Amino acid sequence: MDAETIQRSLEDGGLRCTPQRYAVMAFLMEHAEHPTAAEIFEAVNRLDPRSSRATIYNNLRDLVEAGLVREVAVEGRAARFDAKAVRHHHFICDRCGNVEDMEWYDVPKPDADSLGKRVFREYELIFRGLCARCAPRRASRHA
Amino acid sequence: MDAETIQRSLEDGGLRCTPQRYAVMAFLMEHAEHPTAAEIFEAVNRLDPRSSRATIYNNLRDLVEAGLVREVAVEGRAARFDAKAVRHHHFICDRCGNVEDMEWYDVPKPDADSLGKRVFREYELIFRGLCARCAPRRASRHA
DNA sequence: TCTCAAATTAGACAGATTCTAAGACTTCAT
DNA sequence: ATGAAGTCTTAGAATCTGTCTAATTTGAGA
Repeated sequence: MDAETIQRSLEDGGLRCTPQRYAVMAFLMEHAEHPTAAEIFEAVNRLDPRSSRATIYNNLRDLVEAGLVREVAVEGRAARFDAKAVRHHHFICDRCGNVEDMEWYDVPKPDADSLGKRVFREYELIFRGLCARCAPRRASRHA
Repeated sequence: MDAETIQRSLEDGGLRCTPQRYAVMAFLMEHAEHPTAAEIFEAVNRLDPRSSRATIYNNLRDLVEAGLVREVAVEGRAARFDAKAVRHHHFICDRCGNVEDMEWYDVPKPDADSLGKRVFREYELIFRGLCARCAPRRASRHA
């Protein structure tokens, strides 16, 4: 991933390109496996230890607000983050909580009637089940 | 909501009908506004204070496992719970985090190809935007 | 009634995230 | 350059959500 692209996308989002912010964005663009804040903190500081935990969280919040990063809440687990540019759905594993990307396809949006006074921004489709790693041992669930 | 219905649904789910469990289930069936665990704890004990916090969490976990209650994770906020029997989608407010029900409609499921070795269990559609209460003041965001 | 598993409890604990207060860095007008 | 103002970062404390522990109570069935 080319540095200028990252810098430009930050600036397009109205964010200054600081080394710490750059590191978070670059890491997310290079790692599609939906890391948690803790994983990002560890990985970013392993390369060059100069981001505090608060800064990771601050920058993730800024990136989400700027629309450059998506946050995925998972029941009972830490949030996961995702900078993939192309639109996609998500598959969440019931057992391990991992989040995987699924190919995008449009579905009908709710009509104005059912929205009422709400302002619609976007939708996403979440699939649940067992990921490829967990599926084979699902029998052990009933052990 | 009739007491026998609640009792029966608990027993159908393989759960003993204790006063504490009953109280959680009854509260959820009577309150469709997707309360958090903390809200349930407070409300249930306001009526009749005999449930500890751990019991609320234990019972919510049991009810979710029995399929009687749905848990909705919301980014950066406490999980919300929902005992509505009829299938529905959710609308989550970007600003206040409230969860509202949206009428159900089927959408195409992912095909076997894109699932690969994953085991599909269910899907849900999540709409995001601003709820009726937050929509009018969205301008203040840029203040 | 007796027994045993299931359920409950208070409070300690843990993990995730936010807050605070201080300092460092940028920007920009002088 | 210089200084003011705002933005960013920091370490650690604090908060919030949720889980665990160990002891006790409850309840269904023998």
